[in-house]
Order: sequence, then structure tokens, then C-alpha cells
Amino acid sequence: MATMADVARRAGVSLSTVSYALSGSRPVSDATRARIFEAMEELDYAPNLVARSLKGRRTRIVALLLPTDDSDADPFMTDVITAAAETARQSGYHLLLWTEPFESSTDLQTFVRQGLVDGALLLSVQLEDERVAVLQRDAIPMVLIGRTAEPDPFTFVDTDTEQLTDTAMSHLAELGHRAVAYVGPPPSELERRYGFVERIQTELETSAGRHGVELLTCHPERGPAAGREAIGALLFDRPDVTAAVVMNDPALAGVIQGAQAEGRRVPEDFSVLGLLTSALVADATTPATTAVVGSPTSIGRLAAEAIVEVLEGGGAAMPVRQELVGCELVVRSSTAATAATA
Amino acid sequence: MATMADVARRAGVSLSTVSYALSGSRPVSDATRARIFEAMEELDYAPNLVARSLKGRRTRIVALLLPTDDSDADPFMTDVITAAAETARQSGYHLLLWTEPFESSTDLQTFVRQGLVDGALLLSVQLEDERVAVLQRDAIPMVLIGRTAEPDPFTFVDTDTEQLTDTAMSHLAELGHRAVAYVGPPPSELERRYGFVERIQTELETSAGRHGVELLTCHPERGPAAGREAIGALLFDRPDVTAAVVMNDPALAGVIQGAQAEGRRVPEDFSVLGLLTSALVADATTPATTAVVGSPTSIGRLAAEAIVEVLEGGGAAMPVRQELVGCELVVRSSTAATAATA
DNA sequence: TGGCCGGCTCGAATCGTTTCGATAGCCTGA
DNA sequence: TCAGGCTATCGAAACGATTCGAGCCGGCCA
Repeated sequence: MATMADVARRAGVSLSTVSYALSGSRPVSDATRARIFEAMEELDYAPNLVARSLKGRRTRIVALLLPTDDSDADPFMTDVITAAAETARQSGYHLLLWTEPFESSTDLQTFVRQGLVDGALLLSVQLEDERVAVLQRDAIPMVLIGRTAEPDPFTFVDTDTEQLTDTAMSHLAELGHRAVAYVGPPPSELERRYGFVERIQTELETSAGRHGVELLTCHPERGPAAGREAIGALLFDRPDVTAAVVMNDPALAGVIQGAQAEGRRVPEDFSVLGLLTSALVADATTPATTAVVGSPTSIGRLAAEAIVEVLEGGGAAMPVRQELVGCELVVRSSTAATAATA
Repeated sequence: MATMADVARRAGVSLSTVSYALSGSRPVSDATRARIFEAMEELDYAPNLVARSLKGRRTRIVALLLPTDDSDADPFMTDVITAAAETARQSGYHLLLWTEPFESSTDLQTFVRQGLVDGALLLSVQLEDERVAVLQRDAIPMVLIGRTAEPDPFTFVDTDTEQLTDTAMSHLAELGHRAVAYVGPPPSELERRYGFVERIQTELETSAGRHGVELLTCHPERGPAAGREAIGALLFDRPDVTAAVVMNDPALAGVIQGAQAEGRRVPEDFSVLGLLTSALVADATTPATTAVVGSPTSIGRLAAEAIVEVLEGGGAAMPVRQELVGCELVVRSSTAATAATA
């Protein structure tokens, strides 16, 4: 690898002149610049980012904090990550993967102190997130994807859960449903105090109330069998329930099958609506599941934009950016008007 | 951030002694070492990785080359990535995301020349992969996940496609199936000359031949509708087909539904076997789809181990490592013996 | 013709490590 | 008592860039 000194020698100028030609931070005559660029060309020169980082005291690398035990969110996460990486790259930044189980932030602590990363993007933020405290202690700029219990004064990007739940409930209410099952994530997710899950629960209740709908909650484990069982038990108790809102991809098919096993046709007698259901899963059920989905791509992009903005902003006091990303109803074939309505 | 000089001053020793105490590359007396570590503790010292990288001419960062237009492999990729990152971390390495569309390796070229990464992990390798040529030109150590048309002399980790196809065909042959449909990936994947896909196709044919099974191929687009249509047309032509092997997650449910629409019960009259089907999708179909799956976690781990080995190995000539990762049959409910056999 | 101004270029210091060569002190053995 | 050998420590030179202050040289004006 050629260095700047090689280029300088070849072009017959000093090291610093090469630097100025490259950065433009001081004027360089056209003739000199031409010779320098020619020399660079001939030597296949590319500036060494490590040296630049050392001198500039910033690496333009952002850590992507990825909890390893959050596999439910996989398809969603991939899109977030890809979009974030793309966006960051366009601004000259890079994303460095930092995977770790949910609780164990001492490693994170020593990691960020090593100065490899300028900032961090936090995925799957929990209501009380240790990682936030750790980063805050060392004043590492960060952007959360998700929200902590007390969102201020952090910059975050999150799905607009209020819109999400409201889109879901209005859709069902308009179709005439008055008693709806909420099939939530498995119990293990609840214990983790994952903000997203709790927010959905309360806002779903609020929204149901507003639409005059009664909501009945259950939290089956992963897998279709658990889904079948949960909806079966629920329908046995409450045969007046005519629809289910499902935020549990692994159990989704089970919910449909369970309802069918109770003698309900889907969607004629019983509607099923997915929440943040991955397209692959929604299309795999019979019938295909109508769902309200977020926009992982926008989230990734916005998060990357936000962290870049913070890092480029230098010391300037910036307004904290808190963005909610809208949701969309993707109509497939699992919801329909109730008999009463139709 | 405290530097080594701060620690040295506080401990009353020279800079170099601190370095030796930390690295152990020269003896340091117990008393001195104790004072040094105490000083580090008090100052919350952590060595600066950027400076270390500059001096050592290696960053211990590995690029993870991730094609952005390969969304079909998502759930699989997430596991590969996570496992690779975890493994790398345990050896003191980091993974840096480099996303780019399939064709555009000039960016990659200038990127690797900047010396930020010591090596690279290539995901979704194609038969003729530009990226390999680019990296080879600059002698960047790499490990492929997948194989190029001519796999030598590269280090790679890949799914054992021969075992994969053979597991699939023996399963169906044992159940008595003699004419089997192969529902492959969408045409767009074929054009890309993705080695994995072509290898599966030929080996499936070989394996079918060996088991006395006739194989009929189709490549529907993504989505259940395409799957229904494809299998419908195929069964219309060839009513003697009693099973389908599907390597196309988005179309999988459609294949099952299409067979049912032709009056076949699944699995009693018609078996469906998934190839590398993601668990989420396999569990979402009715009935749940039996599948032969690879081990993304092992692949990620092995790939990370391999690149670390290469990078740590220094100049030492090492045997090229080429590993094939085995597959496993996950029995669910979509395959059964043919009427003739049962 | 001399002094001044301004545009380009240069040398040197710096970022925080690692590592090589040298030195100071101590012990051992003759 | 002194040469010789160890051991523990120190100083200085890198690694490859950025950036500050200074200097050179030509042109312009008086």
C-alpha cells in the first residue's frame, strides 16, 4: 500500500501539500494538484483510514448493538440493519456489529472506551436498558431504535405504536367485530420488559375502548401448537369473540387453525389480523394473513441519518430528534365483516 | 479518555514500561506492574484501538460483505451474521458491515485499500463473483460463504448441498414417490448465477436418478399465487406426480394450496418437502412443512473461525480450509408414504 | 528599485501505541 | 575487586495521516 509520503516523493512535493491537495483545506496550484493526482493514480494510492482516524480523533464508525437473544424480530431486523448500513455508507460512515446477550454491559463498557466507534445504534431497546446507561456514562452519542420507559432526553426512532394499534382496531371495528382476542408475544418476551410489547398492549386496550371493542389477552408460547391451544381455550370461554389480533409470528398459523378447529371459517366467521407480521409468514398461512406492518427500511434509514447528524454536528447543541415511523395495513385474505355487519 | 502517557505519569514509570506491563512482551517487576495497574484502574484507562491498529498495521476488523438485493435469504443470513460476529468477538475481532448491490465492486476496491479491514467474509457468493476478483487483486484475506464455480484455491464454508439433496430425495424415495416436482427459486435468482441454486438443481437431478425418481422442474415467481399456479399446471400435465420439493419460501404455501386445489390431500395424497425452509415459514403452512435445513449458526461460526485463523496465521502457509456443513431433516406434517407404499 | 502583500509550499509537531536499542544496577564467579 | 551477564526500565523512532506556523517568490505600487 502506497502512503502519502510515496505520493509526495513521486510528485516532487512535500507531504503536507499532498494532504492539502486531497482535502482542499488550503489552496494548491493547478499544476501541482495535477501532478499529485497523477502520482496517486500511478501508485493506486488510497488514504489510510486508521491514520486519519488517529489524527482526527474520530473513526466514522458506529457500533450497531444487536442483542443476540431476540430472534423473533429477525426478518424485521435484517431490513433495519441493511438500510442503516446503506445510509451510513452514503455519508462516509461504517457500521460495526456488536452482538451480546441482553444483560452483560461490562463488555460494552470496555469496548466503547477503546475509541473504535464514535457512536452507537441500539436495537431492540428495553424499557430499562442497561446499555443506555453505560453509553451515557461515557458520553457516547447514540440513537435508540425503540424507546426506554423515559424517552427523554434521547434521540430515538421507533414504530408509531399508537398508529399501529389504531389502524388494527379501526379495521376490525369497521368490520363489525366487538370482542377481539389479542394474541401477544410469548411470556419470555414479557419478562424482558421490552417497551414495544408493553406499549402495544396498553395502546391496544385504549384503542379498543375507543372503538367500543372488548379485548381479551393471551400470551401463548412460540409455535403453532401453542397458538391453536390458546385460541381454542379462549373461544371455549368466550364464543362471542369473532376476531384475533396476533403479534406472535410463530403462533400465527396456530391461531388460524385453532379457530377453524372450533368450527369457524376464516375469514367468514372469524377474522385474524397480524401485527408486524413478516410478509413471508403472512403469505404462508391459509388464508394469507392481513397485517399491519411497520417500515423497517425507514427506521434503519432514519436511525442512521440521526446518528450521522449527531456526530457531524460536533459540539453544536442540537434539538433531540425523536421520530415515529408510520404503519400500513396490508390487506390479504384473513379478515372480513362479521355476519351481523355483512 | 486517559492515554498511556497519563498512566505512566501517574505510576511514575515510562511510557514503554506501561506498554510492556500490558502486553507482557517484556518482563516487568511485580511491584511496578502493580502500580501500573492501579493507575489504570484509577484513570479508567482503556488502550486506544486506533493507535494500536496504526502501529500494528492491522485493525482486527473483518468486513462482512452483504449483498443488498438478496432478501430471500434473510432469516438464514441473520443467523449466519450473528454467529459470525459472536465468534469473531471471542477472538478479539470485529465485523464491519459492507452492504452493496451485486454488481458494483469499484467501491469495494477503494474501500479495502483504505486499510480499515484486515480481511473479508463474503456472503451469498455467486458462481462468478466480482468481489472475489477484487479482493484477490489486493491480496485481502477472505473466506467465502458459498462457493465460486472454481472453488480452488479459496477458503470457504458452505452448506453440503450433496447431502442436502440426497437427504431430501431419499426421504421421498423411501416414502414411495417416483415422480417428484422440483419447485425452485424464482427466475431472477437463476439469472444471477447463484452457485448454490445451480448446484442444488444438478445434484437434485443426480440424486433423483440414483433413487429411480423422475424430477420435473419449475421456477415460479415469489408469492403463493405463483406457487399455486405452477404446481397446478404441473399436476395437470403430469397427474402421476405425488410430491414436491420446494426451495422457494415465498411460493411454498402456494404449492400446498395448489395441490389441494387439484383434489390432493397433503400429506396423504401429496407430499411437500421444503429445502432450507425457514422454521417460521415451515410452521406457518397448513400442514406444517417437513424440511431439510442447513445450519446457519455453524456456517457463521466456522466462517469466522476460518478468517481469524488466516489472519492470525501471519505469513505461514496454511492448508486451504474448505468446509461443508451438514443438513438435517426436520419432520413436520407435510410428507407421508404414497398410497401404493402404505 | 525597494518594500509589501498574498498565494503556495514546506517542515515539524501531533494523535496513542509498539518495539528496538541502550543503560543502570545488581549479582556471580574468578 | 572487577569483568561479565541478567533483569528491569527508559528514550526514541516508527505507523500514516492532519494542521499550524513560517518561508519563498513573484507581482504590484510608490
